[in-house]
Amino acid sequence: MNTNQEIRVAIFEDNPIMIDAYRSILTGSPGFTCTGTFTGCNNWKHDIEKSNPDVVLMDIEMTGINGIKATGLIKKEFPDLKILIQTVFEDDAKIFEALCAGANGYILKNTSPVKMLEAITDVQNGGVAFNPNVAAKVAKLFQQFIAPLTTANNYQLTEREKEILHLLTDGMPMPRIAEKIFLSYHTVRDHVKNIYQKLHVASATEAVAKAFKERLV
Amino acid sequence: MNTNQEIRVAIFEDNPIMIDAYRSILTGSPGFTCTGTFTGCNNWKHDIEKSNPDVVLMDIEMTGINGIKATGLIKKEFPDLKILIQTVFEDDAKIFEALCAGANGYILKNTSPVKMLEAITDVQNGGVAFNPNVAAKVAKLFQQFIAPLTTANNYQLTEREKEILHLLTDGMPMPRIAEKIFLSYHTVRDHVKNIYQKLHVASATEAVAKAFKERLV
DNA sequence: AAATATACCCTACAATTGAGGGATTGTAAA
DNA sequence: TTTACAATCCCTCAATTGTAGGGTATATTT
Repeated sequence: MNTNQEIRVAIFEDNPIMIDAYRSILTGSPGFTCTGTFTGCNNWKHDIEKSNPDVVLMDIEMTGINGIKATGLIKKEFPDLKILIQTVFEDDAKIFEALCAGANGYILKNTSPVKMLEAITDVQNGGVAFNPNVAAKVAKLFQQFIAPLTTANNYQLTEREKEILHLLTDGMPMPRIAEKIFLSYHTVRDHVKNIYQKLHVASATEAVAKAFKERLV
Repeated sequence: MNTNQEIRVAIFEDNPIMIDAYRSILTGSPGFTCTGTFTGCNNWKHDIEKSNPDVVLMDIEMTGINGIKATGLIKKEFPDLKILIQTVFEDDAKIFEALCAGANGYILKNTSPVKMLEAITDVQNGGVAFNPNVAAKVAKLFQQFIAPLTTANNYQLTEREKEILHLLTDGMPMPRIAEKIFLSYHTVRDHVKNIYQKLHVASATEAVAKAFKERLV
């Protein structure tokens, strides 16, 4: 990031009309500079080093390296550079991938210029910018992935049983478990037997599988 | 949701000064109505039925039922009601819990009135509202929790090995696997041996555990 | 007082698994 | 063409696991 107060923005976008539009918005707004426009990501490293932006406006739908893949690559090389995905795509998969790639924001192409400049400022200040409906999808994804992970089914395992099941899920064989928790090997096996009964399984692998699938661990 | 164009907002907040501030903002802004203010969530069901809001402004730090727990309860009873968490807390855990509880937004108390009304409008329209720095935390949580789950480590398992690993993760013992995929018992064991080598593990439970932890299945 | 749940320990046997060894075939890369 | 590898099959031996019984001790509930 450079020191003066202008936010330096580079644009990766393969549609010349959009590039012109973005550049007009940026150059017409005090506090923003367009430091470069590029129609593809094949020379991303060179382009970024040359134009030295604070924020990159990244299109997804480009020939060659697509914007999401480029985001991942750029973030690996320039972790502090802010990347704002700007796209017409609004599907979960794209948003998901963009987030995983480390994007600092995801805004749609129908976003107003004012909102776009706001988003650029936000990401420049360390925030993350989502359109409200993109944010809704992020929240949905979050709930989809995380919520089921936290609704632990209850098989009424005792503390000991949970402890031993946990060690089993680490792949520890029963003799080792016995040593570790200072119990007789036989006792550990008793507990394992009880675990199998309560989980309705018949082997350690099954128990471990069930434990993971139903988030007991 | 009601049919006229006014957005009906109910406030749950235990600080009377904040209540007044919020109510002033709402009543002073065309398009918004404050339908009720409540200092706690103990009668949330009654309060919501009585005030019939489209959007609830929900404080977290309240005596009795806290705002996040209340959000979960309310969402279960009134799934379409939008809940906008408004709080001074900005820590990951709170944001995490709020998202899991089904909140439609999470904005900080230092948010400007304009932004607050914008957020209310956004959630009313089906969006989700985050402050940029909250969004940053959401993205971080996302990357922390989800990205590792999807970056399937590649241990260069062959198709056969993947197939057998998958059956192992179902808890199937090797003799059954052999029957199922019409292979000799010995062959299955050979494949399992190779899987152990590639995964750097020494038992079926370990392999299954690793498979789940690293999303190989 | 009896029943229940939990935790603990042990024996014995059969099945399964882990770790060696070795072999053949076909296919793809060097 | 040789090499490498995936995939298949086979064997042995020791360790681990699954199953079925036998117990004791303690705390809680009925």
